[in-house]
Amino acid sequence: MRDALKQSEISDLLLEWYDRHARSLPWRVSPDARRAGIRPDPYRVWLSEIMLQQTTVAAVKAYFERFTSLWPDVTALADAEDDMVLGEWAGLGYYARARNLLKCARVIRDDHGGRFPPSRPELQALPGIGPYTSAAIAAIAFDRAETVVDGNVERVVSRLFRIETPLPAAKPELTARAETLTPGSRPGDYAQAMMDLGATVCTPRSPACAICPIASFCAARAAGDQPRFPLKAPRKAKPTRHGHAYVARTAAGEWILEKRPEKGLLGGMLGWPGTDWQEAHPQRAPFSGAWTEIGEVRHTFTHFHLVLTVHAARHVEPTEGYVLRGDNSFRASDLPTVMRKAFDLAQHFLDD
DNA sequence: CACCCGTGGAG
DNA sequence: TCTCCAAGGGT
Repeated sequence: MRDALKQSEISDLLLEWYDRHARSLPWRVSPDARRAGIRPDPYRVWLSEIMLQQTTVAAVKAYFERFTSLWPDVTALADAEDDMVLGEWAGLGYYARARNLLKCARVIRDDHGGRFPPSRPELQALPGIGPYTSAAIAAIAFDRAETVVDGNVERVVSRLFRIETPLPAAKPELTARAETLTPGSRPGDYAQAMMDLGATVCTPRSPACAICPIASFCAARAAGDQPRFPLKAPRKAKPTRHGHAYVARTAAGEWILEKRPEKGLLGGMLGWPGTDWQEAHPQRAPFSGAWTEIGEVRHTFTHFHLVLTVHAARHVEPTEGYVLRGDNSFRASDLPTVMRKAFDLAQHFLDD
């Protein structure tokens, strides 16, 4: 009885705080509008949630505006060409998200009549939608009483209950604790309130406990060691890999690119021909040309550092299997960032 | 469960 | 320069 009272008190305080401090975001319906009966478009909720996976709000905004402008609804996106969507996703990272985005849109179009299902199990059966995203869409778009557990919620809950177990082992416990807090009313706003609190108040380094609406309930705050949470397992060191990339144009002025394999790093994206990226790095051009070594590009991926030696040449005739693009169809913005860096370096040389 | 999968900003 | 990490999911 005491616990139930405490839980509803916490969710009430969070909702009151959210009513006053909710961030205004392109995919969000304000708490005022939400209580007036307006629900966000499930398509926009879904798209934003996919983009926001391990990605900052600041980075997502422009991509979200661009995508919703090009493809206003899920059917339009489902009908789009793969290369177009991947090109627009370029620079945002985690490219499997873009491939799964298209798969999901087409399942919605073909098997669900163009509408997102409202239940969490049905949502989680869709490509690219896991435990977090299914709960987020169900709660935010359909006001289902589902509990979202993202990095923000993990941090807030681990501090609130002062959970000593390190992540990722603590995930089940954190989820169970979070579920006890989810209210039956306004679960969508509550989910967003938890995440806003984690993003703006209960931050990783210097949490602003002085302005936190639930500080009086926080066990870590009481103990004075709140920045210590959540505990995390030590991470592995990143090795450095090396490779060579070859940036060239044909005599007709077309850029010589290749489409990377669908699976794996930068899967399905355009890139410059080159060697594998491993510890050993033999310099071997994919086709003959008057290559000039331009310099190095450094780039860090999720689990390794890359040093890429960039070569350039003009008037090259490639062998079969490459993607040729003239200046009217080539956009550096279609390239993943490491490939765009190589282009920036080589362009300076090739323009001379 | 462990590993793979990007990027850019903050401190 | 370097570490951390941001609305995780797939395998």
